Amino acid sequence: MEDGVCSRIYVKGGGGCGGESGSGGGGKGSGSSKCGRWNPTAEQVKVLTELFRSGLRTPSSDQIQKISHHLSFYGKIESKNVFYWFQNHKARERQKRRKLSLPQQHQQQQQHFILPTSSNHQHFADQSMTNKGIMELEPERMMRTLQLFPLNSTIDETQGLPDDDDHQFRVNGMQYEDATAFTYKIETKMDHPPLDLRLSFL
Amino acid sequence: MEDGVCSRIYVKGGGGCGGESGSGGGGKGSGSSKCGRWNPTAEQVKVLTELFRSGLRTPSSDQIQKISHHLSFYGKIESKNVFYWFQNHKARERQKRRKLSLPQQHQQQQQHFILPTSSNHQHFADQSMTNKGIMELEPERMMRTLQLFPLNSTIDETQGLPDDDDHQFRVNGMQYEDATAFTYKIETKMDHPPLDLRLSFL
DNA sequence: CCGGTATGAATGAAAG
DNA sequence: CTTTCATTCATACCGG
Repeated sequence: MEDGVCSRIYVKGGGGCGGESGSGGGGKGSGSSKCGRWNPTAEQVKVLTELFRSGLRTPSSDQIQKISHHLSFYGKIESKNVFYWFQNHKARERQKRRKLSLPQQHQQQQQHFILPTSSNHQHFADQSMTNKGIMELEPERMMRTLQLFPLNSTIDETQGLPDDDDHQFRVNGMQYEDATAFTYKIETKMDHPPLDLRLSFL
Repeated sequence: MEDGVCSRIYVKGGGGCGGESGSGGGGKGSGSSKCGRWNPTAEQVKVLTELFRSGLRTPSSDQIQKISHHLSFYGKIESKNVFYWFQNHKARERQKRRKLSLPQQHQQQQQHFILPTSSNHQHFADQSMTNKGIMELEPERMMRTLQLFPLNSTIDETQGLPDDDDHQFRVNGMQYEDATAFTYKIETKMDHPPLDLRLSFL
């Protein structure tokens, strides 16, 4: 909902969908003249998939921009499409994996939700805790302190931080500003993966 | 993909998910309003949006409680829902309105050396043409149908008043237990006055 | 046209 | 506050 994009009844913007840049006739999406939602072309999907396979899971804004720009060659695309694509792809991948990995039975949860019975968590003395306190307790038990917390998150950017599954990779540290002259890093026909094609624009 | 398995992992403490969010036809979602997560009704969203538009960004605990209580009239809702709503709305509004920076970590472009000689070719960062961040400007294509409206109020938000920015305002320590008795207008520091609906319960 | 399925988009919830 | 995770909603699309 929010500013508009709400639940059901809302007409898709008929206006300004940019022309569907033909781009190579990739089977799938190209034909969709409708402009309600992005429909990736085969090439776009290919590149995105390749990037994903390479380990990229959550591209940074900067990467998104580059990817988006690069993919725009194949057809209309926006940054948010790239963003959503990765989000969805990662999520579904995980989701699928989770379902397949526990076909046993419903892995009953063991959430860390504070239940009303054993409530003894009145430890909201710290300001950094204020927000949390609101929900863990009953709606009536909200503390009265909340205002500001100088908690300025660390702006450090430890790029090489060991994320769980986020293999932030760097393509040889290459950094091409202009993607029009992408290099064809021809794969020497490796066995397993189709390998990357020209995604060295990152 | 897989069917909509309701593999909820979280268990709400307390009364479970008894409360129906319906409340006068609100039933927003396409019916699949399970109890897993709060599904705001149109009225609730409307009020929240209105509050947001009025300048409220980070409601205090007290405010959250009041808002929550007030909105409970339209359907099941908890304090944390209000809290999260504001947080998400604020964050997404910014991410949308802000030129870049979207999901993912920081923009590591804290300091960029611009070589005086080499022209800084191609700069996506400058969306002068499209004035949109990574997430373009909202698709905002909502048809304002009278599919429903609160029966006891004249919610009318037709003015396309531009969102004010970080106008953090604070309600002076006033706290009324019951808002039905008094009608206190939230004092925002904006001058556009006419948009007081019944959110005077703050 | 109508079903199911794949997936883009949105957003609630939460972690950091 | 920022960024990620999970779930859901809405479509495009395919086979019948």
